[in-house]
Amino acid sequence: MLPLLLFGGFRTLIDRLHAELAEQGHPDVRPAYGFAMQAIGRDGATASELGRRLGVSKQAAGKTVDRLVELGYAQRSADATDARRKLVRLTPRGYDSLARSAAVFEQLRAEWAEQLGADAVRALETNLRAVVPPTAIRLDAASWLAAP
Amino acid sequence: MLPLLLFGGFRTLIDRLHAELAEQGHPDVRPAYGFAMQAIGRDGATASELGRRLGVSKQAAGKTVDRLVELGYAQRSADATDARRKLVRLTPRGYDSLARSAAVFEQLRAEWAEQLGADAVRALETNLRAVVPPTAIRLDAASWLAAP
DNA sequence: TAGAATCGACAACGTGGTTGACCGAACCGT
DNA sequence: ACGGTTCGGTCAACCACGTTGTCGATTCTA
Repeated sequence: MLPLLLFGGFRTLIDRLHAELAEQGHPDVRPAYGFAMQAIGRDGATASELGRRLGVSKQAAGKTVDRLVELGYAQRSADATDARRKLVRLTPRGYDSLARSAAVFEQLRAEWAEQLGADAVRALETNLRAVVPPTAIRLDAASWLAAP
Repeated sequence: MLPLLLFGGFRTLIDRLHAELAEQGHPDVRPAYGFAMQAIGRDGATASELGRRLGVSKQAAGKTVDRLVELGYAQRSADATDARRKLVRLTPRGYDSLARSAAVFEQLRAEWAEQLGADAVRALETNLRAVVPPTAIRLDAASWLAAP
């Protein structure tokens, strides 16, 4: 039961996030894209670096970047000092979805705090932090379940 | 951060479960198979019913049953009173993996209780139960993330 | 400067899903 | 009793997100 509750909590938050995002002009952001954009961040990253951050292969990261570029959330640009590298950076649209995601998460957390009490939410976080190894707090959610 | 913590908790439990199962003679049980076997349960189920329980199509459920049969965790048997139906039932090996899973989860929960206090774990459960809609507590974890 | 490491891309594949189509069996209203 | 609808299982084609292996081009380094 406990694992299902944890997953249910995660799922609830992510579902509500994407419902909100869809209403706010980002209907085609999927969880995997959100994680990837989070990992690209303000400074951008190469596909290889992105793969390392997400815990997936550079090829998989490259494919995700392809999708982000198709959807207009990211763009590739050549690196002036290294002809091999192509820096991936978020477009304004990408930044927008990231900012909205942060706002929605903040609001969802506030809702939980209202319902359970601020202390309870804080306790939830500190307890989970205590029991979850930091290596398990990663952004490769999508890949992990289907892993061979 | 909260969603990542929740997912991290889920992930930690599932990872440790499968590590234990692998050591106890079930190296090829994957999360999706475990969910499916849980849904089949003591009484068995048809592929269609299994699909409804897991929230996936009957075709997908059928494929999962194929795998379970290949691996020796389930078997199909004709229904005497309905020539369309093929009842899927767990083999002794399937029951064994289910029983071991329950034991491991129980032990993991005890570990958390030892580390956080029994009250904290209970609070975690009741708080999550309060904030997670029952419809989100389902066994279709694997499908949901990659959903179109 | 030669050899090793890194980057991005291509190809083939695996896994867990989806739709659509189909057939045979069961159910049900007339 | 029978004809239409529903239901169960299977086949086929496809998609999303991963994997390994390979490769050419570039950069790093001993």
